[in-house]
Amino acid sequence: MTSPTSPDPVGFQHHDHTACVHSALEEADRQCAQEGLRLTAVRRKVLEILLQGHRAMGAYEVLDVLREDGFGSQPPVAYRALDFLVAHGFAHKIERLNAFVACAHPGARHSPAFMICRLCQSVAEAQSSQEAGPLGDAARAAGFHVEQTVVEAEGVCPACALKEAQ
Amino acid sequence: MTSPTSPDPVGFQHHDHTACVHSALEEADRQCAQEGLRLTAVRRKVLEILLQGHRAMGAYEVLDVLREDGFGSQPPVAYRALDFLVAHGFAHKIERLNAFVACAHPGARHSPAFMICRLCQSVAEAQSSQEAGPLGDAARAAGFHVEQTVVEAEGVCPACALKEAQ
DNA sequence: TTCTCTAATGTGATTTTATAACATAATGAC
DNA sequence: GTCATTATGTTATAAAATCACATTAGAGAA
Repeated sequence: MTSPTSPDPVGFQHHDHTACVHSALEEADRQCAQEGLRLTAVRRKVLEILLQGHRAMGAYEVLDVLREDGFGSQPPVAYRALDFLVAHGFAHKIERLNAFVACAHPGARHSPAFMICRLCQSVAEAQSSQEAGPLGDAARAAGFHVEQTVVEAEGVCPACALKEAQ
Repeated sequence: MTSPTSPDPVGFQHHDHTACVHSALEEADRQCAQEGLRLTAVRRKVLEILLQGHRAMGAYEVLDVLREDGFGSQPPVAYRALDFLVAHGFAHKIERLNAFVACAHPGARHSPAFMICRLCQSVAEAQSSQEAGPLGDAARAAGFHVEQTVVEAEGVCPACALKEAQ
């Protein structure tokens, strides 16, 4: 379902997308069963939409697909499912874009960091940490107790840098 | 102008606020003169509002004050001034809060990092770096060219942690 | 099973945040 | 002063997110 012009997604390398969607959903099923969470039809569908899209998608964009698929068509339907997915680490919100992406490292308890290409809008997820780096240092120095972090870099991905150079 | 219940702002320590507003405005005047930028009446006023507020303020909150002071009362007036201030480093946008703060380290070319207290809403600005830390490592590894960073930590500031402990 | 409680969904309305489009005014260069 | 550019003011609208409340589905107890 990736359109010809859509950006290289989530990571900056290609991979077997159909399989990745499928296995990510199964992984989510497993994890929810284990933790006593309910991956309901809407929630699973939203996760599937994000995995399929394989890029940062706005809540209303997700909602459009939900509507087509016969689910509720009002904003709260999308937002509630997205909130669930974010709360349990199956998806992340990209604050800079007011958009959501499926998590690229599900299962692992992690603080994600994102690289957002301003030319092709692709988003890559990397591992961050709440303690490391300048922010961790500053927090320790200030006596600030960090609970969550937003770490997002905007710039140019390798593929677009190549195109620009030509 | 800080109300009794307002959070300890920008840094987590107190200081001479009136003087700090005044000198920050003068510093901005100086810097704009030097760089050939126009710190017009609205822009200067918005910077003053942010400095006075000494906390993250929404664009519409800023607009309310502008209106009271006889400036234009429609959203673009506030957003354009805020955009100018952000573009030239006199203020920053806190993506997590959809809000704006006056820069605590004007003049210095810097990548700010913020600590946001979820209890008192205070925001402290620290210095970050585009190259250091996990994000810099990830960007180098991926061949991603970083232009701007959003680094924000949400948690509990020292003052609120103390109150909680009691 | 059936009841009951709770969690999840559906829907309409509204709030909050942000931008588009275009007219008018101020400023700096000449 | 003229002109081009930049900034401001205003109307309208778009985009993102939440509130409030009715309804339904699930999990567990009797």
